Amino acid sequence: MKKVRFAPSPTGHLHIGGVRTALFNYLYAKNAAGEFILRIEDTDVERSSPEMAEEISAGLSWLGMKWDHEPYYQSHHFEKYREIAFRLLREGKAYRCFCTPEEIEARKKSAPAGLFKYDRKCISLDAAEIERHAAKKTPFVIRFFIPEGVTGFKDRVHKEMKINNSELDDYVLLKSDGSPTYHLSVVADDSSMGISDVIRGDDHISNTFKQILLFRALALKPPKYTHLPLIFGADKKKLSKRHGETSILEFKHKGYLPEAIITYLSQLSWLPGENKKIFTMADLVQKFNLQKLSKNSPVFDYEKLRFLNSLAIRRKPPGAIYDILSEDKEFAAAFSEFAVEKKEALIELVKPRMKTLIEFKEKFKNYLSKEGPVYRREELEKLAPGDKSGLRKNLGVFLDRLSALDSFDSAGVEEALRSSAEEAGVKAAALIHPSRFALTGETVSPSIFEVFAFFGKEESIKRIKSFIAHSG
RNA sequence: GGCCCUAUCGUCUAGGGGUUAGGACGGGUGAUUCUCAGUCAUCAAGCCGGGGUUCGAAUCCCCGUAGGGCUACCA
Repeated sequence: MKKVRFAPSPTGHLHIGGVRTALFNYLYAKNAAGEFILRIEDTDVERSSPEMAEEISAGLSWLGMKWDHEPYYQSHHFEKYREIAFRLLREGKAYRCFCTPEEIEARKKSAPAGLFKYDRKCISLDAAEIERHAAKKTPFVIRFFIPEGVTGFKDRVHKEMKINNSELDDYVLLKSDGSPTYHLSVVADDSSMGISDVIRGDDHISNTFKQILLFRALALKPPKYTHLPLIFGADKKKLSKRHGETSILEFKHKGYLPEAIITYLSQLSWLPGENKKIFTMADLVQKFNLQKLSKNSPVFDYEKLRFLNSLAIRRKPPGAIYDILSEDKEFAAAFSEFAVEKKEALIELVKPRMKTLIEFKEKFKNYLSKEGPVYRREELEKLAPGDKSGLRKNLGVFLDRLSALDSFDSAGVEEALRSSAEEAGVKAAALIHPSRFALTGETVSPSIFEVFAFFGKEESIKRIKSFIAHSG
């Protein structure tokens, strides 16, 4: 059975790049009817926080990635890692190192720039010396002994990879505080959990060699590796904060829908086959495979995400959108006096032109406030420069016809407006645009006749009167 | 610096020896219309450079160049 893990470190927000890694793991596992494990890599006691672990779970759930079993916390298994480190020590595949970080730093400085490798100063300490350190309780780390030779592995996207072991450092397995380093815990767990495939970012390629060597020293079989190209920002640098929002929760708060995000992310280094389309998680699971991964780093394109988000919004029922908007308590409270049907009608009316969910909130402010919209003077001047008396007169004619209307639907209003324009001797546009502004406070809107129908007779007339009063 | 990875329109990508190098986002133009969005039509835009191999290279090989990653008692 295929078994994969998403293994974030809870030291920061769940990053969009991490989400893409999680997604590919999830799709691969589920496509093969396998398991997707959430493993929290909290071996760095200093920097890990339970809140971040919580946020990671929340983010994955929000996007619809359900992990199998309980999340696995590495911090609960320190004893296992220690045992492995000491076993390696006994077998002569690792050694105690008493060098302090400061000493190493100093030696690094005196070495030619960038050329320092751990110099194996502690590799051949004799028993007496170790005894002396033990008596003094000198802190020590356990370093892995890198043997000579060449290490290689077959990567699903990069094919054959290999490196000369002389490039590698005798890296630390167990820190002086007794906690494991990343390499130790990752190898121990990938093995004991029975992980069949490791799918992670490109930045782990060089780590892979170190880990393969550890698997070998432990006489364990490494998993299959797939290294995904890193996502870049517009400047072709690793995607980070300064490129815009990167934490998954920020995307949520900015009004992006999960289906837009997973569709977009699935297209970074892989393509579901069709463009211009929203894919559900089930669609992606069904289509996904690791064979067609691209090797180059994609640039994160916020514009494309917005486009996909608009598609996702358009296909979502108004009730579902309303439910999401209402998760914002402040928003829900602000419009609680309006009937749900009214609010859903508004969502239906404006949703074809929404790119994110927060834009709905703007519309609510203008369309559903009791006081009516705020008429911005400079917008009004653009609409009808100079003297407004003619405008007021024409709107007056229109108002009379509206008041007399029996069926206040979009066809009826249109008929009333066009005949009013004729009567006043102006083009229909001379009434349409001011009406739009009067009703919504905006110069763009859905079809004005539908907007009238949405407001209904009473509110429409009220808003036009209010506008006339404000236009003086 | 060392090691490693990558290279098709601005962006995501298809194409893997013979193609008018295809699609999508974004951009331009036109149509629809009451504005905007949408929709439809249409246009511009690309094989990093140089050497090979070959009848023929975007495609295979080499060398440059550019970008990126790693180089922790972080993961």
